[in-house]
Amino acid sequence: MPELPEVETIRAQLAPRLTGAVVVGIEIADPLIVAGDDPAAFAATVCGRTVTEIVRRGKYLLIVLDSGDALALHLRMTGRLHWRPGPAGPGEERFLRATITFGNGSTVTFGDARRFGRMWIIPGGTPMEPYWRGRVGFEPLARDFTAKRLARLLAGRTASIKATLLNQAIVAGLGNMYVDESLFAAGLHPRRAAGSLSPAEVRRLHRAIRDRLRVAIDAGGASIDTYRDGLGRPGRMQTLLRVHLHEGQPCPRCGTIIVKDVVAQRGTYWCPHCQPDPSGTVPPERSRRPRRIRHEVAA
DNA sequence: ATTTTCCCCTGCCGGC
DNA sequence: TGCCGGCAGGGGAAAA
Repeated sequence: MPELPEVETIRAQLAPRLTGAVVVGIEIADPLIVAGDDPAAFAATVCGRTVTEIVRRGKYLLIVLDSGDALALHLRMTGRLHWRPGPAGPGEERFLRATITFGNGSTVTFGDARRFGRMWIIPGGTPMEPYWRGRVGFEPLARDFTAKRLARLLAGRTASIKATLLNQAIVAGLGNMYVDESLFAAGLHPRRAAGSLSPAEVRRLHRAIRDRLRVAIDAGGASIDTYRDGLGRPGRMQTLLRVHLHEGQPCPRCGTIIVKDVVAQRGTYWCPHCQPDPSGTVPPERSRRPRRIRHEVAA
């Protein structure tokens, strides 16, 4: 799943290839992928504009245009962006949702098996701080994300540290995989209450988050499932994961068998020895919610 | 205000 | 071999 390092990898690859390029066409193969109810207006807004820069915010990518508008997109679970020097051949993108064509003949395809990904327009002049507020919090790799800042963000919270770090409004860009990896690197049990961390533990977590994200960016992201980078290639971070998806395998630090359980509604992996379960832990979730039966009434 | 639950989607996998 | 239930999970709305 694309998280901050994966989106950043794509951004860094697209930026030099698209900056200065003119959008000459956009083909929406699946209208669901365009947020809102007017894919044609979306396409019209983008066509003819020149790309001025590409910005990442959390897991969002913004292709900024010379009109001031930005083409915003989110890959969610299975979305992919693939730049090619020419058109994508038939069948090259298995779950093609949209194709953007540029003046130099290069293309970017938006593929998405699960159809959770979205594109939309952020109008020029939109004040971005209010736009993100309440939805996308601190950039974990930015200068203003200090250990002290993280401590303030966690203080008083009763939810698990796993749920808290998954909350994009608090820290932006962490997903299930990098939360697991960061908590392991910090030696923190995922069910610890976020507000129960000592100052030393917060400092360890702060360092762990930044370290794991930087390593993952250097590795070009993790291709554990469908992720490919902006050039269609897999990343290398999947070989550097220490606990995520490692259920039943020995901990790389102590050899204890890695366990998996559900925390914050997510499959969560940790080392029971390196990430001890002291008091201050939120109770384990009860059994899975029963599947709701939906009754359809004939129209 | 914070925290939890539900829903959206569909490819894939394990079980029978 | 083929069918089928269940799982995966980011984010946003709704509920608690």
